[in-house]
Amino acid sequence: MLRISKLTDYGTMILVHLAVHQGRLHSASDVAAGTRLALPTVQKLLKLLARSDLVRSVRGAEGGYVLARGPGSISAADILDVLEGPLSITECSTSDSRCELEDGCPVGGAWQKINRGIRGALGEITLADLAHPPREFPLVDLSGRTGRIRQRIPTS
Amino acid sequence: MLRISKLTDYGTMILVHLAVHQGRLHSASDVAAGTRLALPTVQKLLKLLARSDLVRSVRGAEGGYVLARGPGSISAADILDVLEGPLSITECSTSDSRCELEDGCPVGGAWQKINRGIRGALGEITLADLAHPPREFPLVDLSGRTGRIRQRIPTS
DNA sequence: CCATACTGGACTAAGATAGTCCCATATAGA
DNA sequence: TCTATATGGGACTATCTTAGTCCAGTATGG
Ligand code: FES
Ligand code: FES
Repeated sequence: MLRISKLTDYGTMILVHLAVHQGRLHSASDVAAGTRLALPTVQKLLKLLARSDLVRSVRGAEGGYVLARGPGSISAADILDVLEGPLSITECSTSDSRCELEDGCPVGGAWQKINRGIRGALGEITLADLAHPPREFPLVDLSGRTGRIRQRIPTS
Repeated sequence: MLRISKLTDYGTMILVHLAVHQGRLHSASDVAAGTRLALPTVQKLLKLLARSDLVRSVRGAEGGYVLARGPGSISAADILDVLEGPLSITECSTSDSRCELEDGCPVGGAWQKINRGIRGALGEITLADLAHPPREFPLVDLSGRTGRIRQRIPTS
């Protein structure tokens, strides 16, 4: 349940790799070697990531990829948006395929609130956290209303 | 991202229906009519639910389905467990197909913590809440450590 | 008995996912 | 200029999952 795809997991590994070895360009081959992922998969994911504003690319010989922003300003929600698309927790609540049952369905609204809560939570977890997981993740409000951090245990 | 399947959504609608009209048996046809879902789908889902400890069934003429427990003691996590299986947020962290990369992968642990946090959150939301969504869902701790409610705005 | 209703599972069509491969384009350096 | 090294864009396929339907079996009340 609530599964993220393998590709998203791989993509996150790649981002973590870029975060840990910052300051220089990395070719797809480098990243594949560093993460032990298959090269074609890494190429595909880096292309995807480069199209977003998370990763920048330089073409040509001696080219490669870098993080476009600091690991502290890339959230798990950002990553999921890029790699899984702007999907919602329920099929019903996507923009185009709105559920024909939605009127009579009391549940849709609740799922959407839960979804917003989870997204809010993921928005507070940064790539830096993922690269060096803190013992505690921040407290998060599922209401989607006040949606604020209550407490954060210092990283490291 | 983090999508639950249509069937899970439907199943939840069915459970809500049973929760709202408690105290008597409901045949699959009744539920289909009440929820406006297709009969075969409802039959399939009720069979599934009856195999769990969320719904009880009575066979034969005048038979049907009832909630096995009060709506207040059925959580969203319970529902997802039954309808989506005991899956994890990452493919890697399932019991059988453990990721061969896990050793070198710093991300796996973090996803699993996030997963536990989300599950904890869903464990605090009951079927009663879904049937009559409160304006605010409870505060939840994503750490998976202390995993406790901090504050709960009264339902209704 | 028989109509009603659950039980178990088979089955299919459609869609999503994972993974590979190819060709075009850009650039640094010999 | 030529060439090796990169990324960019996308096609393509095999496999798995999902959604939905259907049927033969079993229990039970009247
Ligand atoms: S089934 Fe579509 S909103 Fe619930
Ligand atoms: S890729 Fe399997 S644990 Fe991260």
